[in-house]
Amino acid sequence: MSKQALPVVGPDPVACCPPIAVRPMDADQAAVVAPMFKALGDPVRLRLMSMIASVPEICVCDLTPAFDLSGPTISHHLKVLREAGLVDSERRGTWVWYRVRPDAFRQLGALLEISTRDGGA
Amino acid sequence: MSKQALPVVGPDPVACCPPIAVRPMDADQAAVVAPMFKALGDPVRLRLMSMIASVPEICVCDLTPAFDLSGPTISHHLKVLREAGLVDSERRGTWVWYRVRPDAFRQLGALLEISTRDGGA
DNA sequence: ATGCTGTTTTGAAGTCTGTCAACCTAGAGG
DNA sequence: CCTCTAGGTTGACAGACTTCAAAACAGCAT
Repeated sequence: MSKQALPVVGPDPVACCPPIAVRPMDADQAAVVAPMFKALGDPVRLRLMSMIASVPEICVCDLTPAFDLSGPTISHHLKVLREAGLVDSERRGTWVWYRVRPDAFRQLGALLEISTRDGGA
Repeated sequence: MSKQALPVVGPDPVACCPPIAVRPMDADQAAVVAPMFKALGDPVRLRLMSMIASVPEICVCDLTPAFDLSGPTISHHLKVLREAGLVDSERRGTWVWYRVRPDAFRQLGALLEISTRDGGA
């Protein structure tokens, strides 16, 4: 029963996207996935993503002091991560908490899985 | 003995970089890795990377016709992938062949591995 | 040598990105 | 109501990115 109805909230990572080393990616799929990689393509955002992914959730007030950047700049980078679908945010009282979106994260990981095509290349 | 002297051609993917969901990434590491993600953050380059990674090696002459872009533009994108350390190129006679760099590819995959920290978040 | 084909480099135009200052909004607490 | 703090939004600017045309380079074949 539990296998019959998969919890497909978004597209299933693997079913939708075999690793890029297995089959050439078509233009449509690339247009969807590239923005996710792009979001991770900035050192600040990569660190933000890592800080968020390393804990169940984290407050912006704990993210900002880790950088020599203004609040608006951090806010901007968080927005990019949010719009790429990599993280979610939720206001609880005074503070805003960020959380990784595991499905998106898994999808990216699946795309970079090494091909089992051979043992050499 | 075999464990004592690791074949460290480049930095060992896993030893150097635990998944970003395990431990926050420091600024130095982010500065090294972000350009790789950035290189994959363009739809054209993502497709190029996928085409290259799907086969042992591939000629530029087989890459260019897959896009509605000029030769120089494709060449530029290939250069970005090359300088990010994701692919290698080799001229053989008239044509230039591109090949994925498995170590870099593995490193990126390892970074996106899902944390085994828990089953919930 | 001369030409032909495949690939890269150079130069330039237009667009996008990262950053901050200034301002605005949401909630807590008088 | 007002004030204070935490975050986000807007506007602006310097620098980077994508793209192409033109030129340069590399190798094969007359």
